[in-house]
Amino acid sequence: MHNINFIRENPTEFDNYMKQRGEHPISNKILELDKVKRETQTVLQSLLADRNSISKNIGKLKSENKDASSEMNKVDEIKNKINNLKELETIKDEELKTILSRLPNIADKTVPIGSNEADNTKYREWGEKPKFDFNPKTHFELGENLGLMNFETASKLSGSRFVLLKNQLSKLERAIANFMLDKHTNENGYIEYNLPFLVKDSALFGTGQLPKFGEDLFTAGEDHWLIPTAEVPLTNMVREEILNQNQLPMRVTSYTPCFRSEAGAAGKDTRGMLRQHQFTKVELVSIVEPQHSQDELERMLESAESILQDLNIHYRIMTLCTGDMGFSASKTYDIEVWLPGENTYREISSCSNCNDFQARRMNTRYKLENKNIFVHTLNGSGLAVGRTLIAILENYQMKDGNIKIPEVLKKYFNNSDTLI
RNA sequence: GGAGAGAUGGCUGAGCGGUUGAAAGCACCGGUCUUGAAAACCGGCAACGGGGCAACUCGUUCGUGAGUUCGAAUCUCACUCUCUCCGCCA
Repeated sequence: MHNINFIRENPTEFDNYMKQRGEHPISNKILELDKVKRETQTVLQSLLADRNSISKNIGKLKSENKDASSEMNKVDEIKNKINNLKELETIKDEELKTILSRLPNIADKTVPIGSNEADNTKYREWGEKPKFDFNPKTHFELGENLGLMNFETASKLSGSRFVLLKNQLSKLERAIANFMLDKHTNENGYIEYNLPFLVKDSALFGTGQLPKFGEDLFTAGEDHWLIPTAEVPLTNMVREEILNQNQLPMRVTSYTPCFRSEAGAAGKDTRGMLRQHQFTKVELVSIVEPQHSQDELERMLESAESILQDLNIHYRIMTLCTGDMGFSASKTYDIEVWLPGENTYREISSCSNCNDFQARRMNTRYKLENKNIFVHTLNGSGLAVGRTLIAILENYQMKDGNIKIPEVLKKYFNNSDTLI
């Protein structure tokens, strides 16, 4: 949510920022609504002040046993006006909120300007592509050949975009999640949470999925939605809170399933388990003081990277351009992992600084010298577990179709060298 | 699912129709004292919004939404949530 004061003072600049994010100029409309609302409010408030003072007077007259009927008539006259103005103010205020709640965050100055993923820029890369003396297979060829990855049965249960992992692959998924959580809690300074997977509208509004992107989500009953990411419950833990400075920075993590309708992705990545309606992810969230959020983004990125480095898998980091960033982000790094079977890089993590955008929606502040200041929020995958499993299969595959166990995961596999 | 109790500021907790934006305590901030710290003492301290260059001033807010009233934290209704007991259950 945007600071209306910023728009009042910098309407042209604001429109330019919105244009970078693919929005039409809107500051005129916003300022017009804002103006009418404030003018209405001013008149309304002076009438309310009149009413209050007359009422107070009535109380005084009555306590002195004097006649108050002429004062009471006065208030009666004002009443109608008050009701009309209040109605008008509510309408204008709601229109304003509707517009503001659907506008994306302003991009940080260091973000490249562009319209789609072709304009993203490479930030850095790590490791090297592995060399094979055979044609590396895709993860789904490997998984299906091993008889441990099954799309048909999953489809029988739940339809398309679901997968079923069996035996050693199911165990691998569990090992990856444990490894990530152990790393983030023991070495990277995050506190682990076990969270609800169903949330209310207000939580999704806070992180920015609602009201605009409801079609990307699954609903559960009348009042709940399935979380598309643990970012939602993790970040909204501090919704409507005024934190103490000594509670910051707050670094939290959770391993949860994520549910996405993939409404706009029909026909995209239909083979394999790259894009599923349900997947698991270890999420990282930081709540920090404003002046620290840029450093925190780098720190979070490094925490996510540390997983792939320990797994010794090649990746590159892209800085997303203004047109490719998510709604709430002011700056986003994507970690793209190398997948030899697909001969391409694929996103495995997305780390974003949302600065005060979500904090304004959630009304989350912290106390600094008797002032209340909006916190900054950050979120990042650390990492997507399913895609990490894919990356391990494709990067650690052997000619016979078996999979080597990465060194750091061996302890979860009785020190076995290979999956089978 | 049945029965009851409750929701007030960052926290605890008084208030149950008219200087109550709200006692008191804790926390926090400033000061005195101290070599320093603690303790003690003194002072300050809700949020959000409107108007004003400013001093300041006005409005809204006591779970949420409606209603009664000249006037609501206080009365009425609906909803949400929390707690206790019983039943059921992983």
